[in-house]
Amino acid sequence: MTTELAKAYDPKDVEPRWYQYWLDHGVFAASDAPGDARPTYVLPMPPPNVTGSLHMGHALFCTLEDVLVRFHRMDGYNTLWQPGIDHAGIATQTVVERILKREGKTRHDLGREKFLERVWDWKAQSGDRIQLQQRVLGVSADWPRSKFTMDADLSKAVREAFVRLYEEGLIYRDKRLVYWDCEVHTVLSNLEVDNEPAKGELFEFAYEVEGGGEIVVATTRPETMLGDTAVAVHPDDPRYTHLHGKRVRHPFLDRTFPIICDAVLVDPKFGTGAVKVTPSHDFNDFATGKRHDLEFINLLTIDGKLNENGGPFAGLDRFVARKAVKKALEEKGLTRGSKPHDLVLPKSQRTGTVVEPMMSTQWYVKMAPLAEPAIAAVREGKTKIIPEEWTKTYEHWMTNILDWCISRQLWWGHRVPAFYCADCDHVTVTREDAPATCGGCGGASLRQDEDVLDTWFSSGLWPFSTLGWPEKTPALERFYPASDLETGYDILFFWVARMMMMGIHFMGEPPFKRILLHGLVVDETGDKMSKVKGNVIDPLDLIHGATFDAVIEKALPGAPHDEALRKFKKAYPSAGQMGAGFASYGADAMRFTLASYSPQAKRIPLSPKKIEGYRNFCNKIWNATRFALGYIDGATVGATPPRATTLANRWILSRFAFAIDGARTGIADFRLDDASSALYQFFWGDLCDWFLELTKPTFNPSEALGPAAEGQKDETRDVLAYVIEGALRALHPFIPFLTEELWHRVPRAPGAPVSLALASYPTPATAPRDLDAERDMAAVQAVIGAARSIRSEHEVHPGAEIPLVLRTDDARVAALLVAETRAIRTLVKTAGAPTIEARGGARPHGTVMSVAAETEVLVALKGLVDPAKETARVDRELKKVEKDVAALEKKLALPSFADKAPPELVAESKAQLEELQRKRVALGEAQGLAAELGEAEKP
RNA sequence: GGGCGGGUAGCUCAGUGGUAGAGCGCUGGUCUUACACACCGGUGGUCGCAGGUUCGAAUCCUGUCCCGCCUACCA
Repeated sequence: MTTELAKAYDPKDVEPRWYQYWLDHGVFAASDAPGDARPTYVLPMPPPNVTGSLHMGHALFCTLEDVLVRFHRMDGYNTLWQPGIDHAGIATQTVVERILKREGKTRHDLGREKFLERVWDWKAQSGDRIQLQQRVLGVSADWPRSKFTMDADLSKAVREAFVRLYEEGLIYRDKRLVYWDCEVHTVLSNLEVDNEPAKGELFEFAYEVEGGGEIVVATTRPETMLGDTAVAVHPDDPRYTHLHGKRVRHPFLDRTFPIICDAVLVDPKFGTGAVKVTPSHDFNDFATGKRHDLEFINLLTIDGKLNENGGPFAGLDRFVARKAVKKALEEKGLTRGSKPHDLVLPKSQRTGTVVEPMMSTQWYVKMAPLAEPAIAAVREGKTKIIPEEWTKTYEHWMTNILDWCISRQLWWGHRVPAFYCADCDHVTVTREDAPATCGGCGGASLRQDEDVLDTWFSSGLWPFSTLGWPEKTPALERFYPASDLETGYDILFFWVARMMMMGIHFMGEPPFKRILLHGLVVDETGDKMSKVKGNVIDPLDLIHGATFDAVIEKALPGAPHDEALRKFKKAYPSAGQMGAGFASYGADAMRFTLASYSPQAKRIPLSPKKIEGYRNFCNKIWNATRFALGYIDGATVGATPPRATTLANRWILSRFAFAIDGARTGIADFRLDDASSALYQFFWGDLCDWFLELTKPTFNPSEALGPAAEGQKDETRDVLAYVIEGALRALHPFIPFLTEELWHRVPRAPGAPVSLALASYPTPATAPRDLDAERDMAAVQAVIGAARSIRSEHEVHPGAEIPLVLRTDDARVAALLVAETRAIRTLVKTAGAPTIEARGGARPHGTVMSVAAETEVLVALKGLVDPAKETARVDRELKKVEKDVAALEKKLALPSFADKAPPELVAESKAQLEELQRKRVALGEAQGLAAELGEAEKP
């Protein structure tokens, strides 16, 4: 590649180029070839819903996982990132039903078979959209292995799992109270129900007691009184002792029921102290009903209307019935008032509708026997949860786990493989599609269960069903268990815990070594992204760029422009400074941003400004490479560090070593924030701000260099080439597109692979740590900094050259400063070479002074100085030093410190104090100089 | 009601015993031939509050006040 690099980096020119290249070269493929002896790194990707399109949450997990995956691939692992799609039962069925509705049809008009055809059609059309979007992010998954949870092989796995669990007695059918979604007409597991606080009323009414009198009860759901089969009071409540054993009469229905005593249900201090009991529609009442052997009367139809047991109210919708019942009670003179009441409404996570507790026969998985080994696996460290704090939550949930209701009254999903016999009550559970005969009586009229399984049942098998289970495939052999599982903490129970249980049960060992959990992407102010709030950002808009007009059109469709814009900017204050919209920041910048958030944060407040900042970092990488390319042509880049003798060269290799260590440690600990920041600081802070500047006087000397310096030039060229190439490799997992682009332009080691994605990740052997060089360089930097500070404080024009005198009594420092004369001269911009001498000489008028690294830094400013400013500057420095001196003196004065603190620390503190004291003396002199300036000003 | 997490610079966040850090913002100066998506300076925090342990605490312990999240059957 010889084309010139543009002055500014534009991701649009670079990013689209590389994905196809990677696919063409099979870069992402894992290998299950028997001869492949590399260690494996396996990461099952959380399968996005088939209904989904890419959102910020996907962008986050794709980034984090891609970093892990690309790192391990480069680090020599046979890496499998297993992608796929989840069939998402309720969500998908709802989407397709909505399409049908527009055609004026329901799924029942079509029938089950035709409806399923429609779903498959829809899936074929838009089911892989999200996978195409993932490519924009650079996701390096092994696409040819992609699986869909409804694929034939995965369906086979589901059936196998069901049958085995059934045969082991771990799956059973039972009639009990469940959460019912009246909109989709299906049962939900307790995990799929969200409890939302709401304002309601506590409505009181009276039951007439047989034999005279009344008893007043309170309820938030008056319509359920139609299913009441008892009134409960506390056995010790004196107010009701006289009613024990009596019965009450139902005002609308021709039945009576008992007044019972129950200390569990009734809190005498709440309400009237008397509780109506509706065993079929309330979880507490259900238990009470079981305790007292009460009658169970189901009131509701599957779509939330009152059934025939509702008497005069039969046929009414539950909410209509509520009003009607209240009115009817009113008419009978039985209402006894109402008051506002805070309650908690159970709502369907999917449809948002209030779910109803209802009696129903469903399939369940017995959880306790499965949970126990899953708890043990974490407790024994076979599987580690990171961040560790989630371990407690996991244990707590797993030890209190309820049996899992797995049947759903949907059409889209894996059908329950159970068959009912017309001739006997045997249930045939089988791997066959259509068994011919009943396993009980041998009869031939069998009818399959209508229900399908909870989507999470199939996702629970994901780590092994995707590899071919129940067949013993080479892939299963090689890639189970996985190394890591990375996902949001919000599905720890839905998915992760279930994979743990299923994996251990069917495969005999936990499905992964580590569970890595990340937080939720929220808006810049910390609010959850939601369509209602209008604060949703499409990651693709940040990657490709978008005007705010386009952005809010998506965030709050149909809303008035100004209102939507106001809401959006409120959610993203930093966007207020960004003009008319987002620039095309590129996938690399977004990835780096997402990787820079600490994984233990539960919330990840997305800041557009931060993405802009990392776009700037990409530009920095681009331009640093552009600069380097001007000098490193023809440099030799080897597998081992080049010869480095100059301070700058030794130093940058050492800083590189430090950065690599930071990156590797961060990635290993799932602290991608630490890893990315180590690389960022190295590249920008060390490489660009110092090293590149230091190469300039070598590459472009202001005066002719001797032969020795010419040698340095070659050395510096090789070091620069080596560090740039290595840095691109180190950054690649985070910034894959840009680094790949640039890597093809810089000199590489002989035998380099076709893609940077296949190059080796820098190792500790890549560069030597050189603490002497770091110490010396820090001294030089401090001296340069002090001189620059003086320049800047006195508003010396950046182009002007200043005379610089450096005074030190430390022979080693003096030698160092002499050796680094050219660096100091260039970076401070001095007039001629700086003078380096011993302390104590005279100081000409107009000289200002600072102290750094045991060195007096003197600048003669020839009357350019503002005495007041100089006094202020010195005072400021002096104040700082005095504060530090005071703190140290105080500490050292304590006898207990010298006695009990580690001796190294005491010695170190003493040395520090001495240095600071010397500095204080020097600054005192500087103060004198500043004062002289003031006098000199006066005529 | 229970559990968990958090309160550190104007903002968003790192920092698990040894004299407080980053990015952004703010501010002064520069278009210095890699980069103004930049460079060189500067400002800015009694680490929620109160006790305790320790030679030493943002960091450990106790209490307390706020803020989140999860969980729960007060009718």
